[in-house]
Amino acid sequence: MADQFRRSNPLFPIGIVQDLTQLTGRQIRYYEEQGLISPSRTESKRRLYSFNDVERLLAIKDYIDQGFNLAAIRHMLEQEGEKEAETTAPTAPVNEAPKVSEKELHQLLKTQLQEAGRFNKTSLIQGELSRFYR
DNA sequence: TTTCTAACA
DNA sequence: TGTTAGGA
Repeated sequence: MADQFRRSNPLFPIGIVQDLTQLTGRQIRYYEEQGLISPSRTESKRRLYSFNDVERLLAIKDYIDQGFNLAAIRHMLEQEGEKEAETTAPTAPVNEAPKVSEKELHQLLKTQLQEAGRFNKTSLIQGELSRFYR
């Protein structure tokens, strides 16, 4: 339950997502227009993406490389979304949480997001990010 | 400085 | 998709 919350918690702005996914802001926004993703927004209308959103975008990028059009990809993604809301299917391999608490994760990301802005934007984050994917 | 929407070369 | 205008 805590894991799901962590992965769907809106944490990063589009700039970070661009680095994480290697997609342009234009593409990311366009995919949203086409209904492939639904990031949340801040009160000032800025998009905030979660780990799930990022993985989704990476999947989308993959499908596109394989030659699928956006409509087709949307349908495939819709199926994954069928088991909507908390319905973590009993067959779904729920990734077990790393050795960091919710609070630590948030703190870690917050710190990185800030420092990343002053150094090597990508390497830092991507390196740490690998700890959350297994 | 970063992100947003809308629109067009 | 890229890019830019114009604003928040």
